[in-house]
Order: sequence, then C-alpha cells, then structure tokens
Amino acid sequence: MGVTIKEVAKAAGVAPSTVSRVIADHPRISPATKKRVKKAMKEMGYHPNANARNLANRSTQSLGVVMPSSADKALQNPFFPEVLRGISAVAHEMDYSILLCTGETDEQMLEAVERMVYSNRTDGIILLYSQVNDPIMAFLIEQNFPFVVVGKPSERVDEITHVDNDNVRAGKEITNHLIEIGHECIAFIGGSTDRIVTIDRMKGYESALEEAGLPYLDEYRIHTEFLKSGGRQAVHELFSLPQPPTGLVIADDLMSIGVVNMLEELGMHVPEDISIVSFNNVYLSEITRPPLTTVDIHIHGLGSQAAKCLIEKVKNKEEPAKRIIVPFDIKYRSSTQEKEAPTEV
Amino acid sequence: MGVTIKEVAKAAGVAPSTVSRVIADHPRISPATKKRVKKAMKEMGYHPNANARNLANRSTQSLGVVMPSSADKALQNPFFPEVLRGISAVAHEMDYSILLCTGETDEQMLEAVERMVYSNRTDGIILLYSQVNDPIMAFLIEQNFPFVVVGKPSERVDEITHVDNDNVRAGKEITNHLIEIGHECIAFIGGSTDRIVTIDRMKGYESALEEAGLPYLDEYRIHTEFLKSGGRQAVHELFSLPQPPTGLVIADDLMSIGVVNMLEELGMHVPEDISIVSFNNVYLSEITRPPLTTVDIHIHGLGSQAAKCLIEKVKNKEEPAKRIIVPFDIKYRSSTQEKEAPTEV
DNA sequence: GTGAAAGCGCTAACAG
DNA sequence: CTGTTAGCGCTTTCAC
Repeated sequence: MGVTIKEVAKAAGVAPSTVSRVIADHPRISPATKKRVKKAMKEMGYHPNANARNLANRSTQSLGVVMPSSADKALQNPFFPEVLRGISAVAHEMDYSILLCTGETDEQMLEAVERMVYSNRTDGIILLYSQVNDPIMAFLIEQNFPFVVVGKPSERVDEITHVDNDNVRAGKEITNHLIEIGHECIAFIGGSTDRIVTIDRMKGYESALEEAGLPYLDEYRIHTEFLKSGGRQAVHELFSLPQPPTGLVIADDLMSIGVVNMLEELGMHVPEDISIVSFNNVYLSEITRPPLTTVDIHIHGLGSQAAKCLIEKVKNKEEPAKRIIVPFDIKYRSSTQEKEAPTEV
Repeated sequence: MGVTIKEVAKAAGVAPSTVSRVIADHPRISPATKKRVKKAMKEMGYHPNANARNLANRSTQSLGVVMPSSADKALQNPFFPEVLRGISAVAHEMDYSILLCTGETDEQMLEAVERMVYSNRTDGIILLYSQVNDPIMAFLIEQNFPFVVVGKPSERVDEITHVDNDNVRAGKEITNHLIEIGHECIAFIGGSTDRIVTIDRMKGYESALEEAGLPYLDEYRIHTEFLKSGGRQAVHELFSLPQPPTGLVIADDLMSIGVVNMLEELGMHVPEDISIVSFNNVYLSEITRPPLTTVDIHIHGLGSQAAKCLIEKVKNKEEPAKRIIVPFDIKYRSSTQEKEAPTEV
C-alpha cells in the first residue's frame, strides 16, 4: 500500500498528529514545521487514505446521485449526463466524490439507496427525478438523511430542499409564444402524470390557455410513456379530432423529436402545418429538423445548484430547507411559425 | 450514528469477532450462535459500516468510472447512460458501488483520477473511451492500477484488458450492406481520428471498398468534431465533388441525425437520394426520421462485461490481460435503399 | 467454535 | 505550537 502518516511523521521528525494538522491546514502550526512536513509528504509521495480519514471523521466526502430506474427509457435522455456534469463540477471543486446509483427496477433502486445510507457510504443524496409516492424519498425522510431533489417534490414542498425551474411559468410562457403567433388550438403532450415536472408544465400550459380564453379540451392533453406504439395511437387520435390542434406544447425535447417524425409520416409538416415547442434545450434540439423552439432550463445549473445545496446541508444538519429556482429562457428556433389567419371565404 | 458491531455482540452475548464472522459468513461457526447473532442484528437494525470494513480490509468495494471530459459534446451521447446501466447492473449484483469521474477539462479529469487512486477511493477503474496519447491511461499503467477500457486501447493492446466490439468487422459489414444494395460511391464521416473507435470503423469501411474494388478517395473521408459549423462545410464539400457519394457510413448515430438534417436542408433526401448507415443503435435511431440502419453494438453488454472484467482483476491482481469482444448485429431500417442502376441512355 | 487483542490510517481531545 | 493517547468500527491472527 501507500505511504502512511506515521512514516511521514518519522521522516519529518514530528508526531503523526502534527502531520495530520498540516494536512488539515490547521492554523496553529509553525511555518517551519509545516514546510518541513510538506516537503516530506512530497518527497515520499504521501496521499492521505480517504477511508481512514472518513472513518475518523465519520464522514465520507461523497454525494450519492440517484438516477431514475433504468426501466425508464428516459434514462437515455441527454438531460442526465448534463446534470451530472453540473453536479460533478461543484463536487470536484469541493472535494467530494460522486457515488452513482441506478438499478433495473424500482425495488432494486430502493435497495441500492438503502445500502448506501445504511452502510454510510455517502453523506447525502441527490434525487434526479421527482414523482408521486416515491418510496426512496419516503425512506430518506424517515431516516432523516440529508438529500435534495432536482425538480419539485410531490409533497412537503417546504420541508424538502429542492432545485427546480419554475416549470409552471415556463409552460405558460412557451404556450403564450404559440398564442402570440396566432395559434388557437393548442394541445399538450407529456409523459406520465406521476412526474411532477410534467404536471407543472401542463399547469402552465393550461393557465396560458385560460388567460387567453382559448379552449383546452381534455382531448388536447396526451400522456404517453415514451412514444412508440401507445404514443403513435394517441397522436393519431389527436389529429382526428374535429378541431385538430395547430400548436403543440411537448414536455420534453426528446419526445418532440419523436412527435415531429410521427407527424411527418402522417403527412403534416412542422412548422408549416403545425408548430411545436418543448422543454430542456438538449444539444439535439439544435441539430434536429427543424431545430426546436424550446425552453432552455439550464440543466447544468440545476445540477450544480443541487450539489451546492446538498453540500451545505451535509455540513450543517440544521440548514433549513430551501428552494432554489433556476431561471430559464426560451430559445426561438424554427419549429414554430406564425399561424396565418384562417382563410375566411 | 448507527448500531455498531460491539453493541450487537453485547446483545447477542458474544464477542465482536464472532459477529464479524457471522457477517462474513465464516464457515466455522455454530449454527446456534449464528442464528442468535443474526437475530440481534436484525432486531437492532445493524448494518456494517463500509468505511470501517474497507479500512480493515484495505479495499473499497467500489469501481471508478471515467467519462470523457465534458468539454466533449459527445458526453450528451445516450451511449453513456446506457453503458452506465450495464456497469451498474453487475456492480450492484457484486456489491460494488460506482464512483463517477468527470471534469470540464482534460487536466481536471486527470487530477480527479489521480485523487481517486492516490486516496484509495476505488479498487479499479473503467475508462469509457479510448484515444491516442491518453494521459489518464498512462497514469494508470504507470501506477500499475487495475483498469479496463471500454473500446480498444491505442497501444499495448495485449497488455490492457478491454471490452470492445469488433469495430473493423462491423464497419466492413455495414459498408458491405451499402455495396450489396448497389451503392458504389460511398463516403465515411467520423469524429476525431484520435478516437480509436473512429479509426477502426473507418478501417472496416476501407477494407470493404477495397475488396469490392470500389474507389475510396481521400475526399470521401470526413472527420469533423461534432457537426455544426465545421461539419456543415465538410458535408457541403462532399456533395460538391464531381462524383458525389450515394451512400454514407457515419461513425455514430447522433452524428447521423445531424447529417440527415443537413442533407435535407440541402435538398437531398434520405434514403431516396442517399443512403445512410451508422453505429450504436441508441434509442433515438429508432424514432428519428428516417429510422436508421445501424450497427447495434450492445452498449449494455459493453458496460456489464467491463464491470465483470474489472471486478475479476481487482479480486485477483494476477488476472491476465484479456480482450472481450461483444458481438454486434445490424438493424436494418429505412435510412438505406436499393440504388437503382444508373440510367444508361 | 469463540474470545482477546492488535491493528487498518487517520483525527481529536488533552496535556504540556 | 506539538506530542501523547485514545479512539472511529471492523477484521484477523492467535490462543484456548
């Protein structure tokens, strides 16, 4: 194994505790010894053993990150690498490591999280999703274990630290954009209503329609897991309505890409026949055809803020719950187009 | 903190060492005490402290996973979540945790890896990419630290355990497909030639052309970082050649999506005017327009095999270097189309 | 089969 | 300012 603190101490002619103090950058230590010890450390290639440190400190200097279960196709969403980047950036800066947690099924996920917590492998946890009735969140709360969620918790919103966008407002603004450019029949397509993010974005959509006095039929709201078979059917029905929509608010860029393709197959063109807006602004939304008008939610920022909050919380158990709202902005691209006034004969 | 081994020992009326033996499922222990201890553990909600265990064992029960630096847009490639799933599956099964390692710049990455290794945070490392002159790999070799690479190392191929597809053969087969359906002018578009995967796929492409006696001009090979500005230019030039290609072999699905869109903008249709094949079979390649004919490289398998190899290597330092080739298969979809014989007048 | 005791490598009082 | 000492929670000889 590597060099230990004792060996360094001996080499520098001091006690191990002194070396420890140098490592911790303790104030009350003479510059002379400090220098001497540092020199010895360098010469001997000393690096503190994280395990031993953590044992002595009862900490782990690591953050657990829980992704959604991989049963979920959504895991392939570029959202995740991006949010990981954000987390990683501040984790690295603050000298924390990242412990990843996935699993095939929900039970496996819970089990993995339990193990992490019980065996003291992590100081705190970041939940990368938020859904109703989440057993993992319930477990964390019950254990009073530090965690933050990226997104909005489904309940006890004020007691749980979370980092989110104002998805309701974002939903409203992006829908308003569609309204402003002349659309009156606007439908919403989102994933499962178990996901809070879907709900919020839809709320925004509804409130925009309401304020504008536009119709929002039940038939205008589609919730489909992730395209494919079921989704196709739903979209098909949407456009078989007597009054088919001319604008679509879609809860996620990836979904948009699927929908655009589906529409084109059905002989409808985006944006000529139908305008589409969505959320996230993943890299793909720029290079797809047409490039998507979408809400840039600043994924990286969500990640970095979450890490920051969690670290604060870990360092100070009494840190009050807080809510961080990461601003968004809208990227206007060519999936939307002015709706010409209906040709009245 | 939690319950300790001592408390369990006291409750069960045995010595701590006995409890330890029960945890480790030591053979020489009477069924009676074993049962008694287990009962106590359960009742008290005992869970071993990973840190203490690892310190005593000089191990960490965790695997480090190194992603490419996030400077790389490619990080948003769904390849990563998917390969993580694979790693995760076996890690979980074998009771290892996953330590993630990213960084904004290459230096930051190296630094992060060094810290992981020096501070004994991980037992072994999986490199999720392979490129020439990689300082991280050099470091790992120099330290004689256990690692495996997903992909093919740029050098010392027989000394480094790696998990890869036979990318040369895959490149050849997929190119042959294009040839079989009548294409004769086939170009290759790939990312940086620093990445081994690009090189191998291109070799396959070349060898297919050669065997078929088809031309492979220098102008038919494009290496572009990741579309956008530079890429557009290159593609544009490709189709300004006196003999523009009718088939395209593209090194990555995501790139294909960009290229398809670019072509459509230029007024060319896939597959009517030009056929496209690529690699990876990420989820998107099914839902894009048109769905892509692509090599399914079994990303999940790459991940799980890598984890398996690494764990073997970690458990047995003497484990010889090995190479695991994960099979691939081709998904035929509608980005390719028979090329009608040139209309000879 | 089980217990006592000595560590794993580091930190943190408590003295001085 | 620095050394001594006693752990952190678990494993592992070595006895019995």
